[in-house]
Amino acid sequence: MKKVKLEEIYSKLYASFGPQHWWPAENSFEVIVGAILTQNTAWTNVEKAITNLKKAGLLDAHKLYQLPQKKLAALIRPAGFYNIKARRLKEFLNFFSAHYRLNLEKMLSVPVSTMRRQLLAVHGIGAETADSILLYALAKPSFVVDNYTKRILSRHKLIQSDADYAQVQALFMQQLKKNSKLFNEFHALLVRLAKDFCLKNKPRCAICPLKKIS
DNA sequence: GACCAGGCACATC
DNA sequence: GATGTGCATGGT
Repeated sequence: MKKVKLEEIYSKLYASFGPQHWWPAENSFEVIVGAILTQNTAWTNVEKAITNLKKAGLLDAHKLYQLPQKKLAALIRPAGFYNIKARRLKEFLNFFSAHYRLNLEKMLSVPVSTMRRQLLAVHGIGAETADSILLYALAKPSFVVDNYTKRILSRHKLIQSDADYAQVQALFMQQLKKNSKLFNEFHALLVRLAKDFCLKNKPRCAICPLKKIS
């Protein structure tokens, strides 16, 4: 059997769904906040928390840096795990202040490998959150792997079902051109596919765009 | 009323 | 090193 190329999958998904316009946010800082809030959480709940922050006029690095953690926790309550996430946001803001003076522009000039290492050193930021920040807030070509991605690739026999994050990411990074626009769209399309087909107990694979692959 | 959602850190074996 | 558990709200 001919080995399926990720590029082929991308083409099929893009042809079916078109551009996904990720990340849904007004600016890069909002992406970072959303990336932490969405950890194991439905996006609809994250939106409620983001709206609370916006209404309070606090969706701003300097203001959140000043805001007491308990008040932050109350505002992000709809996102769930609010005490944990308030702490994680604070941990990021402390790092952001100490290393970059709360200035996103300063992050852009840092090499992606260095930036990734720094983000992973922040308590509460793991591989997926780090890559989401790199790709969607800083436009760096670091592929985001989530559970949807793993499930889809596993189902199509492109990875072992127990493959870890680094293995799956390596597959994308090696096969594809390191292009942030491509990585951005591809990951968003995989999420779209998972939500529209793979998670529904419906006809699913019969009309799934990837039907012929595998 | 279960079960799940765009994870992560930590305990325990 | 693998496996299990806490964190918590809101939608289906």
